[in-house]
Amino acid sequence: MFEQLIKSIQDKVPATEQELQLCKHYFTPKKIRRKQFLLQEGDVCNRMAFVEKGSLYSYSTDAKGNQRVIQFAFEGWWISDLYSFFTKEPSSLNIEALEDSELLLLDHEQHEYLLKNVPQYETYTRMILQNAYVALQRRIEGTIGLTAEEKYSRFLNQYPTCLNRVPQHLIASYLGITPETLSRIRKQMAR
Amino acid sequence: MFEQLIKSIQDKVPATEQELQLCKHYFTPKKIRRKQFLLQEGDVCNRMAFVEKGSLYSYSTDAKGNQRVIQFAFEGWWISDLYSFFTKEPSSLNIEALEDSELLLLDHEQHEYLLKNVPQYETYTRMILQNAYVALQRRIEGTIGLTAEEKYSRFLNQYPTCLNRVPQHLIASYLGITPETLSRIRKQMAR
DNA sequence: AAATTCTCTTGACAAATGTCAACGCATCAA
DNA sequence: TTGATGCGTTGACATTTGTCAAGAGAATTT
Repeated sequence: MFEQLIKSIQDKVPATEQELQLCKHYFTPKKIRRKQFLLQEGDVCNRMAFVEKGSLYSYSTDAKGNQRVIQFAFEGWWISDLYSFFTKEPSSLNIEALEDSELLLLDHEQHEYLLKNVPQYETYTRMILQNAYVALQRRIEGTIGLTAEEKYSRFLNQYPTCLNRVPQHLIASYLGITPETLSRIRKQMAR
Repeated sequence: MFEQLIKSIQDKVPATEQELQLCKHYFTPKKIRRKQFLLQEGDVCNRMAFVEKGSLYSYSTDAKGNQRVIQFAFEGWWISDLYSFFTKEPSSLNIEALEDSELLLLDHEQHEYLLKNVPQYETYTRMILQNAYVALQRRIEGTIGLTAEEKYSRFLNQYPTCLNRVPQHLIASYLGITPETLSRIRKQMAR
């Protein structure tokens, strides 16, 4: 149940067995089924989720009722609405399971406790944030001023495994194009 | 010379006078003139810059030679290429001064030193990263699936002071639209 | 198994945005 | 002062992408 998390931590900081046990103790395992929500728009996001197994995605809904996919999360990734988590203001995001999934949850108090009592945890958190920040910046570079086809190519390069696990219309939304356009691009690229 | 930095730190963590002095000691002040580069594509980014006064922006250059503006930075903001800074790989970004500016620089060693020896500094860094991450996520929400006019309106709301200090074509690039389109949108919005 | 959703595709057309070229008006340097 | 350069605007037109509507097949539910 904790393999992915342990791997993620050891990958980034040297942690003692004791520290790992402490972490294990403070995370709450949770199973969630496909199409269930981890977070719904309007609620305060009071936890971060680490994905042990399965996949989820987050999205917001715009004025016209369109979904805008913000993030996908697979095994070994974190997902949350950090804005709401840190400010405790209601979230504008939904987080929904794409597949039946196993999560490790950490609420605000547990997070604060680990920050205070496990020095390696703050470092781990900082490194996760660094990586997440860099990934977002790359995403922006891969969104701005590119054609739909270029965006899709870059996406394929960066997340080749996504294709099999994520419905195409969600990828389209993630890229900021319509499902029809994506369908046509794929047809065109097939040559 | 350190007002903005002190303000930024005190805003986020309780710091003693001694800790502040230590920070001051490890930052390197630097003046940079309009149009000078803090970082050039191909070089490794070995420092983070805090803006005490003035403004800068970062951009990458795409295959067709177009600038893509990644970030603006004004007084009280940080700017760097964190990807290059952390991995020590050559950067794909340029960072250039928009106005004559005063910066406080921190290289990799100085950063590591402060992380190790000033506990509050790691917390400060984490909070800066959190905020930067949230800001990037909002930017993505404000980029995907919006019309050019909506993007510009959101930009104006979020950074109203930018207008006077940043050339219009850089704002266009930041929004991922052409200068001509931005010009037309402004004309249309003027009514 | 039948019915109901989902998901993806396709076509015809509309709307948004980009491209290219020209021009005016500042600013700056010689 | 005189060029030269950078920035913003405008027009005509091309291209890309979105919208709407229909349908086919797969997956899910009853």
